Amino acid sequence: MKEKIVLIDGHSILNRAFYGIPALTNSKGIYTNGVYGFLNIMFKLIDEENPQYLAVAFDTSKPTFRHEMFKEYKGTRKPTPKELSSQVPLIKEVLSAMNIFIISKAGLEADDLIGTMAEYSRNKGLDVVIISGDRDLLQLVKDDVKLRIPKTTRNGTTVENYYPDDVIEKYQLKPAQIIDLKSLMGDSADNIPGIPGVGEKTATKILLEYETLEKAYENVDNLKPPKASKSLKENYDLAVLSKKLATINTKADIEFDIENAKLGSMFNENSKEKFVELEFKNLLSRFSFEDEKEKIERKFEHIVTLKALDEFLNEAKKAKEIGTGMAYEKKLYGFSIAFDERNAFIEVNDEIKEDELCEKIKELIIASKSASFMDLKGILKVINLEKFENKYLDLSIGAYLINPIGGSYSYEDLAGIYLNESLESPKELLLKNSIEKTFKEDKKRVLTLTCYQAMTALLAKNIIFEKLKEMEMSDLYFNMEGPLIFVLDAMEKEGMLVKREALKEYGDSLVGRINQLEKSIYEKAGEEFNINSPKQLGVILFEKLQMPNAKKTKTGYSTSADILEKLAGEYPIVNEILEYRTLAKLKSTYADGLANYIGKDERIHSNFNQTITATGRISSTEPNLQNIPIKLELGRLIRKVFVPKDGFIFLDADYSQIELRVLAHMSGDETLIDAYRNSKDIHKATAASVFNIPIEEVTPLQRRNAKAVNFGIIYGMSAFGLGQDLGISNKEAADYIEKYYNAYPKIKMFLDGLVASAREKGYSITMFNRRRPMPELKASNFMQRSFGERTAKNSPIQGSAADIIKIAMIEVYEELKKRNLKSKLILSVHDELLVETALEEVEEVKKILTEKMMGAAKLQVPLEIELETGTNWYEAK
DNA sequence: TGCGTCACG
DNA sequence: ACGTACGTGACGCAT
Repeated sequence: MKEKIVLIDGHSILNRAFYGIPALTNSKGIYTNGVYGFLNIMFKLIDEENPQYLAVAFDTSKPTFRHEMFKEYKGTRKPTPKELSSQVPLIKEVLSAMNIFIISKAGLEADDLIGTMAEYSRNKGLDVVIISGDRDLLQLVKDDVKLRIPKTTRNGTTVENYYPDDVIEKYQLKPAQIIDLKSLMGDSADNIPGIPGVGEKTATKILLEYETLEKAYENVDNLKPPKASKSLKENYDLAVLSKKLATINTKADIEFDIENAKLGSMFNENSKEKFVELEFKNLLSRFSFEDEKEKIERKFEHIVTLKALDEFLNEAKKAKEIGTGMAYEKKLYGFSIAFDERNAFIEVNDEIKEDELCEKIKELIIASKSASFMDLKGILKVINLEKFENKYLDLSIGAYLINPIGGSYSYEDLAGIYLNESLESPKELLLKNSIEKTFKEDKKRVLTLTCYQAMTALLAKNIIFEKLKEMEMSDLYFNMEGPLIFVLDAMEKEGMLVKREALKEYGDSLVGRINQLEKSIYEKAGEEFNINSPKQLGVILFEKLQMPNAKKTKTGYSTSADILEKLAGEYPIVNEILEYRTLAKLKSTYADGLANYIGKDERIHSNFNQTITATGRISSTEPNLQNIPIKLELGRLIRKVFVPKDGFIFLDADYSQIELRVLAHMSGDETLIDAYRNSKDIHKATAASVFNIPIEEVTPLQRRNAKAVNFGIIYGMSAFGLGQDLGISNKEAADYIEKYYNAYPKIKMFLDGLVASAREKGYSITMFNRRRPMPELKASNFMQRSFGERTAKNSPIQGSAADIIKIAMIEVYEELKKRNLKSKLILSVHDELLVETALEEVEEVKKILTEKMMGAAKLQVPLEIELETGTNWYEAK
């Protein structure tokens, strides 16, 4: 069996990877997509080729011989974005850590290095495989030298393979003739000028007849077509130079000892560290965890009897700390508990009944000195812990605080990031089946899943909470997010009473009008089509009906409301479409959508997610109760079906302009602070300052514009965005903004300071130290960077407001509980709290809401709320 | 599964 | 010159 060497064209593969994979950064904002893609390609090919030797060649940053000679052609290359160039040293570091041989030499291009190494290796009797995206290298192909060109697409990597026959098949030419081909046709990417007027077709034809460039010149008068003949004659010097440039040097002066390229221990502590640092979770599985993992898994215990359970729990209670996992899906299948060296799955069965098990686990948790969870709120669904304790460590939330834009915080992600362990995900373990099915068919898989949770919870806890401490977010966890888990759990359990029949009637009431509109739209369009399909609708409006000002999206015409509204005056059909859209939305998302979530208790139990948003807000899903219509009357009517139970009433408390107040506080702007302290109409006051007129003279239009500006400030406004919103020109909008900043110079300073600070630190920060990493600020792409600047301004404001309402929620919840009131907090909508209030407790709860919400934070301006009561949610808002 | 659209703060 | 307000989730369509 012949030995084999793989030679990789470093820059070329990094380039392909970079452009083939969407932008990707680690949590520190370091760009990693090129490196990631490079490694994927490399691993794939190593797996396929199984070489004994491997070398990666890089161009030097200094200009090389060939480039130097043809500076003037360099203009045809796009400058390398710094997102890519920053990854060159990175990939070198990673390769070094993997003990992979890297070669580069001043004055030589990677081509020349590869050519020389290839020649050297085949002379030594090795098979050679070259990996590059550059077709220049085709000239090196021989029976024992294969060129492989990887292509990264969204469906993975495919590779084109070239032996001499393949080259002939594709180019009709032998590999060595590729040099002549390039000499004739040139290659702008490689700065080879070629012969003017000669392209691939002509060049191929010439070479098929005369074999080489030299022979072509011997017969230059006979060349066809005459145009090519003429051009060759006129450009002899260029041809010679081109050939020189196109020829890869296979005898370059390098010291290459093949033993240096011998593949060694790619997967070692050093490289593991690099992979962890770059957060290449998937690639970590390349490290030979298999043995280690099996060892761990063999130690997973499976408890099925009460006797074994009691023995185990007795030991667990002596432990310093425990980690927990749970298999729950509509019902409980079991818990896993990890401590010291033990990790057991306790199965719910005929002997170990659910209630009894929960009771015992609860005792254990209460008795423990430290208990960590992947998802404490989930555990609370089966185990009723009294209240938050500092020893309850929720790792998902901890990891979310460390990096709120990390996406997912499940055990396999955290084990990958914090433990360098590659664990199979639930999807993989359950083979995409339900827990119920897997539990029946292959119980071991459920055991493994749950024990992995417990293991990760136990082992990652110190790392995550040490890190939180370092980042000064311990208080945020222990005083805010931790206690909030119990508040959200309670809200989810309480749910919200919905009048099922009334909701159905509401939905039915829409149907008649929807059908009527549908019919009329078809009539006016002259055909039936799917109004819900933006694609079909676009064609009807902008092609068939020839409406003006068509704006395109990626997939077709834009038919969004703001576009249609501009056409509504002239085309009656557009108004009908807009109304149809409104009604269709109400029907599908709200009337029908919500009905699916009404439980047997006639209540809707939404999920409140604590680890989703980049800014610290809570999100609501299945269903989303934070986007129930209110702006339009017809939609708002839905709120009448949300009602308090018998003997109760809704109390709804709304922070008044909390974000602008936060801005006033954080910026310290006296004018704004003063306006709030004196309870001024803030938009009027803004208008007065901006237009430099007395407050009494502010017109409604001026107020409206000032209000939009105030919103804009919070969003990191651009002139364009404001203009769009107000329907005024870019210039007018820019003028408003300038006037605003002149009136409130401190706010401008403050916002600019936020951007500067975020750029320097790499993250933004709220009043309560909540972070948001901001890798976009370092992007070279204008769009991305501008987005970064806007979020740098918005996140501290939106995030601080979110912090404040979270505090208010905790305080309100705890006060209601402390006083043993029947009234319950059931919903929070960003700046609003809804309490289902017992009739006899109304005054008391009003007081609590007022006091706790206003007192949630001490700002330089008062925090004011608007409090309403109602026998349904419509009335209470 | 991604996109367009639209509901909310 | 870039193409634009910040943060979410659900639905229907088209691939």
